[in-house]
Amino acid sequence: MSLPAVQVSQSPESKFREYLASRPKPQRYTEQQRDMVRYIFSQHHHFDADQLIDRMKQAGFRVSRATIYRTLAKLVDAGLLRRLELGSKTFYEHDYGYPQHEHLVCEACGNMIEFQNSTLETILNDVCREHQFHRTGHTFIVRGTCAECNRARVTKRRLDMI
Amino acid sequence: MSLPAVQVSQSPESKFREYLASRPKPQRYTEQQRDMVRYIFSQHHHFDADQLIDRMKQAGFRVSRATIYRTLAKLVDAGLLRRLELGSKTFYEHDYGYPQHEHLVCEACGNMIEFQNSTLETILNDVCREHQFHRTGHTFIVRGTCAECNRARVTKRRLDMI
DNA sequence: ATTCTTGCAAAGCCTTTGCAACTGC
DNA sequence: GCAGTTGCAAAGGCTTTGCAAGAAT
Repeated sequence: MSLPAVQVSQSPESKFREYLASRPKPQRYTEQQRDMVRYIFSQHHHFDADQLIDRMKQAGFRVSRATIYRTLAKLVDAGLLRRLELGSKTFYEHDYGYPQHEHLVCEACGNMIEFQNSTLETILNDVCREHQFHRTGHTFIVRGTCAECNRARVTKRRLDMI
Repeated sequence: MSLPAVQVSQSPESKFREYLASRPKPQRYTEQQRDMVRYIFSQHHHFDADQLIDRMKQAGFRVSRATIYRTLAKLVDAGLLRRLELGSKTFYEHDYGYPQHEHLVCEACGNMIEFQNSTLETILNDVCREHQFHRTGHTFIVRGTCAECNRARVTKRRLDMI
């Protein structure tokens, strides 16, 4: 993990069960959902639906594409996962047990660097107060090239000059 | 316009022609492209591909869907338009002749409020320096409900209580 | 004349959905 | 047993693309 975890009182699994039980029409906790929650929270990665499907299949789980999509939506709604829109792609990351943060996304290698910034909160508050805007969420993504890819580029440029 | 325009030396049209001419393989300036540039810069709206197609057809222009998509990509590349990813939808807005800004997006009425904040630039610089990240762009979108929709909600809540 | 652009329709990509079989509770 | 869930395959949005006809330089 790139950032320190946040102390939480329940496991993601029990938090999800609580969510399901508290719905207007109580929802069921199935084998597929359990496998998904456990698998997703057994590692700390950004992932998209397709990657999750592939990796879970490789890991020997039996979950259909439709169920992956349906359950991801529930996990987001339950506050376990956060949706991350990157260009035209949708990624997911842990929300429960993980602090608020933003992303630097390297366009060369695809790596996502997480960062926290306390001033951002101040800006958000100021701007929203000024516009009497009631905020419920935000997206802050910085695109560019990471340190490693930058080095690679500079090296390549030097080589090109020879 | 919600923000003051930036002084620019050329018209969007000539800036675009310059871009086309400067390509490795010079590209052509067509009637459809001219109509699109003129139409888009004759008003200051956020729009998506579909809206543009509909509105241009209504305005009596003849441009195919494929050409709209192909030309929008060129306009973004030329620095005339900025792409705005909102959830799963892609919007476009003026870039050339318009200052850097961020958005508050009302999830109730869909309205986009533009704002500027100088501290944001500082944060970006600090964070990128710290991570030796070379930034090329960013997305900052705040979701919530605007002042007007907030009032409507409060009113509705009051009425519900009667 | 050459080469790029257009328009059409087909294909792609990702995501959602209808429906019968299935399974938590 | 009832109501919600699954898996499949089909359908949906939105965007891209192959290709023949057309237009810019």
